[in-house]
Amino acid sequence: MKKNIETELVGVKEIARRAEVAIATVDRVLNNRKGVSAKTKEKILGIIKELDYKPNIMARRLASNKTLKFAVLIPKVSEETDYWKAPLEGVKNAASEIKDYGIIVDIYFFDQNNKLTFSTEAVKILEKDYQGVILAPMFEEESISFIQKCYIKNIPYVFINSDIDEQNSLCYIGPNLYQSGYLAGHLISYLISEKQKILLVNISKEIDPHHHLLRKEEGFRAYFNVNHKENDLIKIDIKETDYLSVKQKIAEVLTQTSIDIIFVTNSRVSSVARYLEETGQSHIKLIGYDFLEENINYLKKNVIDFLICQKPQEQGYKGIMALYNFLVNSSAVDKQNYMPIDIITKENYKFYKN
Amino acid sequence: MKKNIETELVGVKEIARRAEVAIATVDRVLNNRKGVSAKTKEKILGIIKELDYKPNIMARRLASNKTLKFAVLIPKVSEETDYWKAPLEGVKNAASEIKDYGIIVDIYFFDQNNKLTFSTEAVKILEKDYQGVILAPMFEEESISFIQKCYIKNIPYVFINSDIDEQNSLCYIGPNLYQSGYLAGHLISYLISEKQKILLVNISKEIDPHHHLLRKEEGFRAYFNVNHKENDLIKIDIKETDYLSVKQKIAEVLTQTSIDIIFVTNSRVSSVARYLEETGQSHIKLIGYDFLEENINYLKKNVIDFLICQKPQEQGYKGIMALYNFLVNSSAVDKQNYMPIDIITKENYKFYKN
DNA sequence: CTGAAAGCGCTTACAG
DNA sequence: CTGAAAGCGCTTACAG
Repeated sequence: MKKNIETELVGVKEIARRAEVAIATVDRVLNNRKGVSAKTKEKILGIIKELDYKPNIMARRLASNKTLKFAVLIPKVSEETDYWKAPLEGVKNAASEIKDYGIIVDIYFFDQNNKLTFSTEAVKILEKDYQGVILAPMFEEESISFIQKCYIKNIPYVFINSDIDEQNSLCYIGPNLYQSGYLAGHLISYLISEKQKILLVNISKEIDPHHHLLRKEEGFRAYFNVNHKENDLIKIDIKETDYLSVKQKIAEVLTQTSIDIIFVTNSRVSSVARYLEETGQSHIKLIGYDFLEENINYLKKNVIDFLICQKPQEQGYKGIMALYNFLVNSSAVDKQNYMPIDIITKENYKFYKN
Repeated sequence: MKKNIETELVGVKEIARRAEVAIATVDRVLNNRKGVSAKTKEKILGIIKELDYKPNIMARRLASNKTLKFAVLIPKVSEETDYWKAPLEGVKNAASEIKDYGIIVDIYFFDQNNKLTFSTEAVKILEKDYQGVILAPMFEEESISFIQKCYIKNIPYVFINSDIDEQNSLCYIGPNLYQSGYLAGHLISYLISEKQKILLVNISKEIDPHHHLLRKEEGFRAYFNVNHKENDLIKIDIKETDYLSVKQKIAEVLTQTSIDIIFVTNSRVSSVARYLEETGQSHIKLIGYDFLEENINYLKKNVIDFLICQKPQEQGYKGIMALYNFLVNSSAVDKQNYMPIDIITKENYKFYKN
């Protein structure tokens, strides 16, 4: 029971003393609650400003003793790619960091090959009582339907990994997909000469007209338009994501046309790499996405030339933290938080932090 | 005065009740203080384990009400380069993040062109009462003298930006300098052909035999040895760091020998870039270090081809956090924390986070 | 070796 | 609209 000797230290007590009111009244002003006369409020506000008082966060949290619950809705790690391991990791790290501050994080998984599972999980979330939601809004229609319900219930939501504009989300944390595609275009322009042919490949079961992969494609195409590059560009969508289907589709194109470079718009580049390696065509240049073990292996073997990575773990981490800062610290949150566009090669992958 | 309804929630009170002792005794066991009989201690430990009790960090900090002071000793931003702005920024960010937890961070600056200033500041730090120190041990002899005194006083110290082995530091946070030079070697091998000539340049007033720049040089040379590259390598140390001196020294070499690529081992690459630009020799390839405005400008203009960056801001941030985690959370700290080796080009600098 | 009680700086019912 | 007091989950002297 050491007493606070530094009496000049400012707290609610000191403010109350100076304002000649009770501590509770100071607290009301501090937390912007009503039930304080304008006059008293003004007086207290003045003293707060004068003393440059900053509340003690720990004391506040300890006393308020309340618990916030966040729900996370992201794809489960699929058979074709374990990309989503990383955001999940980030979410877990953030969760354990703020656990002591009374935040509980529940994670819900959907199957990115099945829109229905998204909606099913969304319903589960709505049934419970969450104060905040983080989601990967992979399916536009289903996502909008979900977040509109959140909006009505006044629950803030954060988009990660891909964005939907104009949907009143608290913020977006993830790549600038268009720019990411644009950069891929630029990289590729280094690797090929004027007349060489490019094959662009989207591999995803669900590719509706709003699918986020298409934004990378737009950026990619834009690069060639803006810079007046005349390379032939062939594009295919592969909606069956198992290896055999990918193999078959790619083989089809490659037998018909001579392709010099392939750009795969997501982490499933390893399927294409596998095909190229198996058929001894690894002279065809290959660019794709994401720091996954399989991809790195093909990078090491020179089958994949570049991988573009966008800090998936950080996306999960920052998603939770954005909600936390907004809800608990009521601090301002950046509406857009774009990840860096990292270029991974055989040379620097060892030091990369995903 | 809401009461805790979830009585199953575990706290010291509950542990004390079960162990039939006072809360103070539980606290003694929890904090490993003496004055508890072996028998009681064992009993309490058993209950703690059984209940999987985790102390509430906020309550602990609030109650203990103590303040820790950290000292940071880093170079001041110099005229030749503002590299050190970034670590400073990181230190400040970390400091403001943990200010509420009773951590005070004082920053001391030395002149990296003057060893004496290092020692002077070190003395100032030792005179005060710090619980932890973060330093850039740029001058080996002076640094060792300083940290030995810290060691005696039982003050933990963290090295950032460059390391000194076997000095009982709490940890090192910064680049793997050798690997960083090695990577530069690899990059350069892409840019030149067999017989072309390389100029390696160290620009620093103080280059004693232990200077950290020399480790980059070692790594760089190692790349060429290991890979049996036979390129000629000329090396110069420039100890006068103003532009005119750099210009003169470089000019001297370039008039005598035909050089194809220049590798500058630190952020002062912009001086060389300026010279190359002014003399219309920007066809000579140039590689250097650090994401500084001046460097980026030369990158944009194709005078600099690559910049290697190693998250200087993060170094400062993590330095503080390492001390904090060790001292406050008594959590384990990684002995070595190597930064990624980022390759910055004209194409991706816009999205880089320093 | 052990315990009762005050205190850290806030918030929360409750009474007026 | 305002205040007195208990409480959040710990730690800290102090008394025994």
